[in-house]
Amino acid sequence: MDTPKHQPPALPAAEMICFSLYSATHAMQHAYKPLLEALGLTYPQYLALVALWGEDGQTVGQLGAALQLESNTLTPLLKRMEAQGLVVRARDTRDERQVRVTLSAAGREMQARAADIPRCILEKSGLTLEALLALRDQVNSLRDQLRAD
Amino acid sequence: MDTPKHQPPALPAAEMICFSLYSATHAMQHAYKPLLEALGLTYPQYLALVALWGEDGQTVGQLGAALQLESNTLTPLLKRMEAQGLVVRARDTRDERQVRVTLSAAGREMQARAADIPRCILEKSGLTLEALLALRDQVNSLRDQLRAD
DNA sequence: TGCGATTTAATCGTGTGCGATCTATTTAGC
DNA sequence: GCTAAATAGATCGCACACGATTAAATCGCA
Repeated sequence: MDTPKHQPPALPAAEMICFSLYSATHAMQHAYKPLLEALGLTYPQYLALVALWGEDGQTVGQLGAALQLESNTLTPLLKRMEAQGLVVRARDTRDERQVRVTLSAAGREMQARAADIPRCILEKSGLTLEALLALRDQVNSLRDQLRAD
Repeated sequence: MDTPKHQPPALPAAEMICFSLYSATHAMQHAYKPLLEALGLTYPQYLALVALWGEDGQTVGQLGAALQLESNTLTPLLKRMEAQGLVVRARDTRDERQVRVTLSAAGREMQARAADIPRCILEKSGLTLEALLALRDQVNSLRDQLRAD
């Protein structure tokens, strides 16, 4: 299992950064999987919870801005989380176009149960917190540049 | 401070690197989208073609090792590419368990039509080739460490 | 005040990713 | 040789992502 037996052919230079991000994202999700499975969460659901722990009662649009996802992805995701009893979705009484997503008691309690995950991932990364934050800044900068278009 | 109308709340430090990769991957796919649409390709299909341009006639398993995907993802993806006339799938005569994926004439011609894409993406990234390669190495290193588990 | 433009979610269809399982083929041990 | 184990793809079910469209609510301006 630690013997690749096949050497993947080199990709053209400019493709490799895209493939690096692509495969690193998958590896990251793989690292989170066992930790999240114990909590019955998927990776995007966990990210949504992290956002809500930071600020509860966000609208679908605000969550979309935070997670960079559209309503066509968020609506079914949030419905599944509501079915699990993690959040409550309710139309804003002031502006009925908006749907506010609020943590339930179970959703708030999940924060304590997930408290060790960041440290776990930091350990698995084999990097210091400083190195990880520096890498994060570079990746964010690339992302923002790509978005600017 | 050109703050947009909503400031996404800060995520805990160790989560931010995972979210950085997650959103940068999406931004990267978004940057490729218009270029690939003109060729009638999706992003994973393009990655599969890049791998095959590097080495034609790989087995499904070899492609999976190169792209870090399992057969449950690759089989339908390759079937769609075969339906589009980009590749041919055929059982290996020596070992009928294996399926070899071979570029068609259209698949080979696509390489010339896609030749400008890497330069295009490099430009959109706003980085020098050297900076991009350095970032790639850091991301690859993190990915490999996470895989080591 | 009235009504078209805008904003916000929801819906629909297609294409990944992946865990779990299944089938066909090959290899290994006796 | 013959069967158990291993290997390689394929299949199934579920959960994202996202382009395109739709429906409801609000806003803006004559």
